[in-house]
Amino acid sequence: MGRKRTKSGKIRLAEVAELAGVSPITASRFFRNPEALSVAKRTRVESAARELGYVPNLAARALASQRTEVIGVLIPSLTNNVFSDVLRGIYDASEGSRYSIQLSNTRYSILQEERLLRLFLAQKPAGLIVTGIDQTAESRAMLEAADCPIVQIMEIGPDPVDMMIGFSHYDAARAAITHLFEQGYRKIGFVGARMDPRVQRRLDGYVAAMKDAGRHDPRLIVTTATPTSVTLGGTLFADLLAREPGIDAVFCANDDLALGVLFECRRREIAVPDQIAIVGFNDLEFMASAVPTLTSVRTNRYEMGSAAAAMLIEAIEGKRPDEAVLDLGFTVMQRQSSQAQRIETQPALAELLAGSTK
Amino acid sequence: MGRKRTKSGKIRLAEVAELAGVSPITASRFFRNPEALSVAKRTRVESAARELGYVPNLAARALASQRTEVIGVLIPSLTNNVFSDVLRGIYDASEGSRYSIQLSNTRYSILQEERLLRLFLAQKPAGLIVTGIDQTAESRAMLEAADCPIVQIMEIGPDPVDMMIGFSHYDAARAAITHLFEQGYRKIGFVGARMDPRVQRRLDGYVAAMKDAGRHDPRLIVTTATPTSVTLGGTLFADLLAREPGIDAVFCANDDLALGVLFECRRREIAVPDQIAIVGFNDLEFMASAVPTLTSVRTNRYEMGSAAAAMLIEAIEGKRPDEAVLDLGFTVMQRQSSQAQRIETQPALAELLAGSTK
DNA sequence: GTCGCTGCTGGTAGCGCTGTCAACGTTCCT
DNA sequence: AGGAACGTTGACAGCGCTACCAGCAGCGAC
Repeated sequence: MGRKRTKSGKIRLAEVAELAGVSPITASRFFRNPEALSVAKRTRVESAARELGYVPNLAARALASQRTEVIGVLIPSLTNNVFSDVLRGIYDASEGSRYSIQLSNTRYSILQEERLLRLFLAQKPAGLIVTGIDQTAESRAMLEAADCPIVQIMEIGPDPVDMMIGFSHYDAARAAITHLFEQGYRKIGFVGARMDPRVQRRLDGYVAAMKDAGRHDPRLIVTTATPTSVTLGGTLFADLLAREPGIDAVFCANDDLALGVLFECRRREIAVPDQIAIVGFNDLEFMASAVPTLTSVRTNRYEMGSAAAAMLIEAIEGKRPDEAVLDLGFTVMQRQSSQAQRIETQPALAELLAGSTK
Repeated sequence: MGRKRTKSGKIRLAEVAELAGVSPITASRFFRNPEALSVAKRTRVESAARELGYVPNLAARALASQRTEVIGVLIPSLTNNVFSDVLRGIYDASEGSRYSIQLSNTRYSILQEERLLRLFLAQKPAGLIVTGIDQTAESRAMLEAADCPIVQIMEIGPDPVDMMIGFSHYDAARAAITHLFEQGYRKIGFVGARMDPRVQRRLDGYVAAMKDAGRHDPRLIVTTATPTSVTLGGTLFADLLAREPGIDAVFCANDDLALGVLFECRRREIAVPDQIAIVGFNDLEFMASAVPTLTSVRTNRYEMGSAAAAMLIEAIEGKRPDEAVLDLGFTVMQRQSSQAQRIETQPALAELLAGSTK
């Protein structure tokens, strides 16, 4: 006797097992570790499952096995282009795996992050991807106590909780400033918004490079806690100009700001790069298309996401990577907006410079 | 005797019930329907739960109750700014509710959508948000058979599966073209990429408006299946110009394309709007900041997401809305890039026109 | 006073799956 | 030949929660 079907009409593992002529537990093993079955049973279970259209009940699985097949992802913002690229990487890499993504938005608040972390951890995720290295002490403790693999993404730092994928925002900013110096610019302003920890480290890199060159001046720095936008780029640049009309270059903490600066230059009829050079950060798609094309620091956002998810899944399945910390680096994409000021810009040379990094 | 703690050291409902001096089932009721308890027990359970730091086990709940507290969301793209705004709305509106979001990316494929739908439905979601109205017949059947509320978002159409929130892309495109006609433009090109069903309907609206004016000419239309980008906007515009040098305006199926067209105009020293007007679609933030400021059709993306999630949650909890279909409309944001050609653009008037829609 | 109703509470019995362990047959080693 | 070791399989007992139904008290109606 015994019920043949669950109320909902769904096929259960028991039915599959019955059809295949094996015990339920053997059928179960087929789904979690097929290699453990003899080839004969394996094919029998497989065809039975296919025939019945069996779909496992994840809730029952999670309850019985005391763990879920959920990868929790904590990011600060859903709007920011930067994170949508990272997310795309994460989703792409997790697709086809047994794991599903559970996404939450910390809104750049480490307290919110702590709250969400507590929520996630309570459901025993298979793994966790968190943004950055600036967790609260409490969050840090929870992460360290968690019995699942964890990847910190977006930047790298000295003391990973577990694994880490990113790049040095500090070095990337330094490289951008060094590039500007090499091109002959000297009075380089900094424009930044939101000022989350990663932007802060870009600022630190900028300051270090300026100090090295003996050119550091706090008056060249304009920042705000306001969320970033193209319009804001124009506004902040206007502030900077009002304070220091003599600047010859601007390093923007992201590309939206850079685009805003470009528009503001156009509005004021300031020639780019002849009067002012512009460098952005992230290298969003439009940077190469703007007029003039805009120099930016390319970051490997999609790769960051996909590598993080791939690494995490490997670790969940017991294959931990040799290196826990992966530096994905960056590239300064030199374009027209930061071309050497003093060189006669013959078209040929200009093209050469613009294309030289690709 | 009996176990006091689960292996993992987690607090179970039974412990809470014991501390509160009630039966487990009463404690359970506190979490799903507090009004059913007497005030005395309610407070006792509440403080016991708080004291022990109880967190419900969602897997057990899902297994026992035969349903999950997951809202499935199917969108075509994670990269597109449009969807990140919608998503933000969805996440914001679901925050604080008991429901969590499960997001999947169909990559603009209705077959992929069908596959994901099957996956989602198998886990008995509490509700579902799907993009658009162009599902496969199979998907449509599954959606209609699903025993959970469903919201279709991004556009509205004649035959909702359940609920629907969006606007008419057709009408929005028509309105944009009408605006251009009103401003004196006549030979209006269309530039579109990706050509998903919603972009296709924008094209239909464009064609209808052009036909109404007796100005329709297929040679004015340039489209591609390629994913959209700023660079692509420039390329497609170049194609259009090569074919029809005499155009006096371009309607772009989205804002990225419009920005690309603007840059291409700048590259070719075509004056905007004096020689060519530009109108975009979606009204992303940068449109108001560009030089010249770019006219666009504002769509209420964030509201679409938040209203969808809010409506869905209401419906899940039994409070279905009076109207199953919600039209969130659109607004043509008139800016400099489509200012009347023939009017002497005195600064004062220009400002007036640019600001008049706000 | 009895009946039926409502409001609250508890007992029982699973939800569908997997961890654990034991048992079996086979192979390989000594 | 005997034993160990391995690979494969199944029985059993839950995982933590809730659906279902029964029971009980309190109340008003007749």
